[in-house]
Amino acid sequence: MNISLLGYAILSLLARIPLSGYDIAREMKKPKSFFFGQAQLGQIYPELTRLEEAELVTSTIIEQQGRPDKKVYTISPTGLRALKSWVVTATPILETRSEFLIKAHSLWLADAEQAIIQFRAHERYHRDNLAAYEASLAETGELWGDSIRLTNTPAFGDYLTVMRGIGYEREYITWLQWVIAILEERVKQQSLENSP
Amino acid sequence: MNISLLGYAILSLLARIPLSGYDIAREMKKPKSFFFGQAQLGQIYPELTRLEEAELVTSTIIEQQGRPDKKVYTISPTGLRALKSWVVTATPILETRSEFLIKAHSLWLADAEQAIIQFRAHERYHRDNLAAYEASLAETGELWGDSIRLTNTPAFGDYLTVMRGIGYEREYITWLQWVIAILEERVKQQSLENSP
DNA sequence: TCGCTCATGTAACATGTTACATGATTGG
DNA sequence: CCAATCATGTAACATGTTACATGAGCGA
Repeated sequence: MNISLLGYAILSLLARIPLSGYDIAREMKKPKSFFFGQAQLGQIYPELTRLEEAELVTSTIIEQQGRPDKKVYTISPTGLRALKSWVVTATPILETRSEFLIKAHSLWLADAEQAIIQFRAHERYHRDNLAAYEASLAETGELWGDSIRLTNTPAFGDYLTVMRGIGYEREYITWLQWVIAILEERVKQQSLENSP
Repeated sequence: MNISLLGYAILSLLARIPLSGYDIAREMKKPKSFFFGQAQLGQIYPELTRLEEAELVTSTIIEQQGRPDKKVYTISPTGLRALKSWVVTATPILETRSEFLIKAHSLWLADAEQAIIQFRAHERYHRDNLAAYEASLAETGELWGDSIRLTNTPAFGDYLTVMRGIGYEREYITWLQWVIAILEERVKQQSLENSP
């Protein structure tokens, strides 16, 4: 039985706390969970069924007042063992297709002013992301202080990935601003050419 | 007729120079083309057929000596128009699933020494990437100098994306080293606990 | 009352990967 | 001689997205 990446992603959440399919989707939608790539419910439910068939998770129906029943999944000892060994295996590197960078690569074909609009929109988005990650870091900082570096709790995992998110977004924003500056140069140059 | 992201990726290469399906795959495998995500030939050939049916590209069979014939595709005026308008459209943001970061997120479950091995391997890989991008930048620097900022040639697109690659890899390496330092702290702490 | 959140699930569709089929040339 | 590169294509399979089906409760 081979477990898909989504399967491991789900196991890694269930290793922290039992969750329903709906909970898992909500968890993956949080800004600080950027690296999960928000999976759709249409993929999560069948995957949970497969994980249960493989006896990596177990489920219990929980009745709720005023809300539909939920099926809460718990990781099994086998599931936890599988996850633990996977965590320290080699990671195949597969570069993913980036729509925005494919566009940047074709920016020699574009009007500079139109391109600036798209870059500014992108910058706004990444600034929002950065703010969310920084808020998340501040939260764990208050709770844990420096002791986070030595604890064996889920918060340590969050600390590592949130720091990666912050570094990533800062660097991305720097690059976006650098491109915008070049595009602005081009707009100036264009207006000089058109009115000599 | 709606064009897939791979379709646009192919058009963006053909806007620079005519290529065969095999050429396109080779082009996408180059380090500096990291953002294309290396598509497999099994996906490229059918996609080229679709692009040709939609009259966005045309093909010619080229006979070669000592090598199999190749089918070279050229972008059509319609294809170029489609590409140009796509380049300045809004980009939907979809965070992709990152296997390595999902592992980092579960690092609280792992043995620090085993984790260090994986992080070092990852660091090596990203160092190699960085070196390749830097070489690519040096090349365009020699050919173009500062004039690259104002040209409307494909080299401008390369300049933008390679700079992004360099920034990305540097930041990634910084983060990997930061994590390794924390993990080394943990190994020290562990040995203290085991021999008091 | 309309739309949103909660909650699970299936089906259709789009995209991406791996394997198979074919075959010549070149380099170790 | 064996493996790799060049070259195109199909088929099977895995993964991911969107739409559909169902239905209660809550707030504007």
